[in-house]
Amino acid sequence: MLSHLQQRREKEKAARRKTILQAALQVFGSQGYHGTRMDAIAEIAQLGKATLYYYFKSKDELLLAILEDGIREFFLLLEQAWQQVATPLEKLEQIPYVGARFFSEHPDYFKLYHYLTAHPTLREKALAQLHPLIAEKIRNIRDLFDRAIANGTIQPIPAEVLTEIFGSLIMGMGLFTHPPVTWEKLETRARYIWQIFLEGIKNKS
Amino acid sequence: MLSHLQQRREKEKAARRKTILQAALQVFGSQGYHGTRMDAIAEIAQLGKATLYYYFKSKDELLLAILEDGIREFFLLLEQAWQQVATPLEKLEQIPYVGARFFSEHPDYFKLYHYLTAHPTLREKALAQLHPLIAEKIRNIRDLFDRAIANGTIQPIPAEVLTEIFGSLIMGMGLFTHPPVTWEKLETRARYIWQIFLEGIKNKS
Amino acid sequence: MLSHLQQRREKEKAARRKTILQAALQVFGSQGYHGTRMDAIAEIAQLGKATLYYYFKSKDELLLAILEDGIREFFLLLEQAWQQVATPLEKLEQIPYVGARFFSEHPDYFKLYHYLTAHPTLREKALAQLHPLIAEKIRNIRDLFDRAIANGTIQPIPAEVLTEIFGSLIMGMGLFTHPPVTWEKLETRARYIWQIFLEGIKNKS
Amino acid sequence: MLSHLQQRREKEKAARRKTILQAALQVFGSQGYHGTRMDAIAEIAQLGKATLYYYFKSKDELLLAILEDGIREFFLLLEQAWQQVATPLEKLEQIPYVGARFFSEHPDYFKLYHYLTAHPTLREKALAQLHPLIAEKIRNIRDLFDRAIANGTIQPIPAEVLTEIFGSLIMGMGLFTHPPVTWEKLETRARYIWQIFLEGIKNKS
DNA sequence: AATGAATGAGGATTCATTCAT
DNA sequence: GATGAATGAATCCTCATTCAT
Repeated sequence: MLSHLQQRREKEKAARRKTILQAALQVFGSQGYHGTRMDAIAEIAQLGKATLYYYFKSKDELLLAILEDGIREFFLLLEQAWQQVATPLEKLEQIPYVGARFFSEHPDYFKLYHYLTAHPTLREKALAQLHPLIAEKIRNIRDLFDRAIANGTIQPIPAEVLTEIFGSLIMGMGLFTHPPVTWEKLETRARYIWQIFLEGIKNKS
Repeated sequence: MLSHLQQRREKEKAARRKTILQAALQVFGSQGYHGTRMDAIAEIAQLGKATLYYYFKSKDELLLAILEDGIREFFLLLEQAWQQVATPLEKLEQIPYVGARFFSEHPDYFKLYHYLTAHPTLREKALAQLHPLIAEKIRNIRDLFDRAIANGTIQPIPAEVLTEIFGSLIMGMGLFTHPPVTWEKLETRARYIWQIFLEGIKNKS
Repeated sequence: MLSHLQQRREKEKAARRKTILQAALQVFGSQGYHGTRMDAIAEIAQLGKATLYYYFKSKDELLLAILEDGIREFFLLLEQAWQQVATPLEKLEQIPYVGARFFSEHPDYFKLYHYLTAHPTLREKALAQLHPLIAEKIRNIRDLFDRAIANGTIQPIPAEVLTEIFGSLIMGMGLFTHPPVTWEKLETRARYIWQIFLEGIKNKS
Repeated sequence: MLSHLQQRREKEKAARRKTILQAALQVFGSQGYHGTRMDAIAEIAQLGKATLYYYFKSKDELLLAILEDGIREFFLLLEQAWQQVATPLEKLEQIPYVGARFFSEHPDYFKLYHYLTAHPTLREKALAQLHPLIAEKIRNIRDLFDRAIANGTIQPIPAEVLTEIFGSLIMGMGLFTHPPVTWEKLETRARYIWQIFLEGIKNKS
């Protein structure tokens, strides 16, 4: 059992950790990973630079922690949305909307994700650590496609391919949306994505 | 009029330039922009480091030159494909195929492009220089959508949106294709992309 | 007069101090002074890092305390050995043996001593603090040489020089002994040192 | 065959290398390895800090290069001295004198050597690189003892032990000489060392 | 035209030490 | 008396870029 002191400490530590993560996301997002200096993060977090290292082993680790948090939050939102609906297609439909919402709230996460994609060394590291987290979620989505194929609502296109194509539509919101990026624009985009994609894959027979 | 000597010199210079670009693409592709040191490029090109600066003003310029080359080649391939077909939809159909072919031949170009997207500072510079090159092409594609809408073959979805969505499907080939990336896989992907997208947007009335 | 409680506390405090000194010696010995982090000492001592600072003002002080302890112990052993014998030469003879024994038991002390010798900044500090402790002992040894010269048993070589030369023979056990360093080897070394040194300085007339 | 340009460059490079080594030795000697900042060396050498890294891979490498140079020079002096004399004992006799001369000219080398002795991590690295250089020389010296034993001029004490003891007498000049260290004092010390050591080991039968 | 050599500007990381509890 | 948390100061090393030849 933890003493009151210990409890308070844990809470404060978690809060401080969050502070750092937010400051870091802000700078990473606007300056890119390599353009970000630890000094800048420390300053925004109003902490000593060494404190960052007390909470995170390195700049890399900090980035990874941010990404992990983001991924967790995205899928948490998705799970919540999924609880309101039942069929595979309805669940798939949630994805672009949750994506739009997440992106409008945390545009930096997308940038960071793409940054990784293009930075092989970081990417290796990140994938090794984040993959376990992502892999299962992706598998779940692929299963939704499989079930929709099985119950005849969509055409028998390999679920793997559908997942990849759908994924690029979602992530594309972060890459190919002409600025300024507003919630309205994103919501419209989500609607069109689903409309086109659904029409494109559904079974007409 | 140039003398023979001058002609030879020009040719050699162009060849050397190409050598450097190839070496740079190789390293940029495997290490990312920031992971690439000019030393590494010079070594692969078998040239002195200072020589790189004789041909390119800076590391940025080198990257930009590579991207510009890639973009030119991509749209050259596209123009050639377009000469074989007539209708807007047929022309749009070429895009995923040309994309697949280009990506299978130069996978690194996509990564570099994404790198840019995620790196704010570079992005500014790149857009300023590459945008004139790309903007017109993008406009051409948007026009194809507009014409297809006008002649009633596809639904009246804003061409802007269609272009962005189509773009993310094409670029997604480079991002969300499960390795190993083979030509077969890419061709299949292109076919599915077009099948789904076309079915999703075409006018059924 | 101290109460029982106070007595116990003092004892515990002394024990804790000893724990820290031992942990520190262990790390200093294997990693060198600069290779040693206070964290490492705290971990081995199973104490919080800040606790070290409750007992010792600084890393330097800790090192100095260790050295002081070592020096005290060495000369304590030497005094004990000296109580068994009477003449100056017999007393000098004890030195290599006590040295061998001390080194076989605490090999790290020698290394630390040399470390100091070679590190100008620390050296200043250490000499200022340790010199009073050592100087008298060294003087005693030099006096032994003087007395041996006076009573005609050894040649009239300046005692200062003899002390320095003898000193390097003793300290050399810690520096120039081919590993593995065993007690047997050290004892043999001590015997040879004395044999050669004595034969080299004794008066033959 | 090298062009004039290449020859000049090589010469200049060697000179610059020497400049750096001298500057480094000066600072290492007065501040100790850990007390030395690369900045300080660069400043004394009147070169940019990065230039040091153009010539030496790291601070460690620089230290090692210095030690290697010192060792080479010491043994070069010794070889020269050995060419003037013939018997093993005469050759051994040269060692303290060469040592005294070397130490009076380059007192810092000794300090650095002792520094290493006490810094396990550096030491490992240094020994791995320097040992090949030293080992043969030490073996030569041990052989001199063996030959002197074989021809009956000194007592049959194991050459290994003699080498170690003699070594500590030599290195002790650098450690246990009361400042100020003058050439006179060192020469006297060398004479006494040889006198005592020779008298202590020579065969009287 | 080509390049070996030189470097300034910069940035991540470490660690002894302090302080509030 | 004990310590978890916080940090300032320090320093090695990297790398794009320049310049003399």
